[in-house]
Amino acid sequence: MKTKPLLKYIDNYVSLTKKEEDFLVSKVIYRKYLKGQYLVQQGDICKYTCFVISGCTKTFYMDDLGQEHIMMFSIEDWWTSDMGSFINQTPADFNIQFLENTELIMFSYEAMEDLYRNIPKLERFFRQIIEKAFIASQKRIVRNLSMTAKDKYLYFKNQYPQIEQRIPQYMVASYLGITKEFLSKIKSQLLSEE
Amino acid sequence: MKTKPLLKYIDNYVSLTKKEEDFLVSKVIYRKYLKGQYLVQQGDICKYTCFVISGCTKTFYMDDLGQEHIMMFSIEDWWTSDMGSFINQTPADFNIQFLENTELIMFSYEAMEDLYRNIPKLERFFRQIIEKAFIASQKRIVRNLSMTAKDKYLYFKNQYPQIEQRIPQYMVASYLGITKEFLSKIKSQLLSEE
DNA sequence: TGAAAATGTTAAACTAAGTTAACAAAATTT
DNA sequence: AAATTTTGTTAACTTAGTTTAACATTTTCA
Repeated sequence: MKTKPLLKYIDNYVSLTKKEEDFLVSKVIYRKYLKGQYLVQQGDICKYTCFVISGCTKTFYMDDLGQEHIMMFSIEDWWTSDMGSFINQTPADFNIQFLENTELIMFSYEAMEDLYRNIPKLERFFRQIIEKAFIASQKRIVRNLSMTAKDKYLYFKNQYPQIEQRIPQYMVASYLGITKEFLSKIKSQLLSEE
Repeated sequence: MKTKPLLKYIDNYVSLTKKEEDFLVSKVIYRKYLKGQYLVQQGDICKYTCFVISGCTKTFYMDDLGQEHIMMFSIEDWWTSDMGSFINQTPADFNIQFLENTELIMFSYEAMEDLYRNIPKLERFFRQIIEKAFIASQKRIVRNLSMTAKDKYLYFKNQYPQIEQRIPQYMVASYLGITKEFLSKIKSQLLSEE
């Protein structure tokens, strides 16, 4: 089981003893998924919070008209879950689908409770992770409110160059909240500007 | 010092002993602000995370063109802070301004550290609070991506009727990411639909 | 109470972004 | 390698939302 990347990641926030690390490792699940598979589908209960070891996922909402609205992508060293569904064990709002063959470390709800009970440091760790996620989420809201489509695209391109390389352009458009045609127009505009 | 609403609020998540409650109370600041004053201005370091006892605040970003983009309102029993600034002690992205005379309970960065150190249960409490805030933030992103202006307004009206009553309409428009004129148009459309 | 300031409405002209559809290029499958 | 599917581009047309500006209403405060 490849747990090194996770333990290394955690070590940036709190330091666990060997014993604690072993306990943690005993509680998590390591699993590979294939491109196209789903971790959660909207309406299901999200059973796991996951740390991505390798690969890529998209988290999206599908509206009544069948349109996909992409919330986020996750790659190596990122977390993914439908937090609302996982925490409250209620039906998920979002789908999480693998865009590449992906290796994950998965925390079930029970494992999470067990870990909090036995390793209080992890309470601190996850608080800090979620604080960061919340801050990023708030900043995204403000970007969506205050930036033009072009500026949002430039921000995305600049902030996540690794991601832009790996996913089709229509998914970037969906993430930015614009149509694929309009993104295509923006990109050709940007090219002709130079 | 009016700390009852806070203690009652916390009690929904974790139960503190009398001693712990007293310690908590000894670490926080109770303060009143007047309508129009600021808790933080963008560019400053956000010194406090606050629990609103009474009153109302708006959190907004002001862009280079001088336009306000409202992120959130807070009323009784809500939390307010520029989380990014508070956690990292870096310049704030947002302004927090009082829309009414407001009573707050304020947690400084040092108080927060002290509280986490002495009352580990609070680590759990704040993790849970932030999880909720994060979930709400994600849902807001998806609404902004997938709903029309009209539907966003109806959702807001329905979800926060207490808030809509208390604030001017142009602030609702800013929160929804549309112009005040367009909101006015939407409202008159809705009236004529019945 | 009356004047000033703040907030809300309406409408015309405008612009950013969406829709549709036809074609082009790239990636996958057979 | 050909065929099919997936992804990307371009362009004409439409629509949602903005801008500006003039006027109406409400609130604040001297």
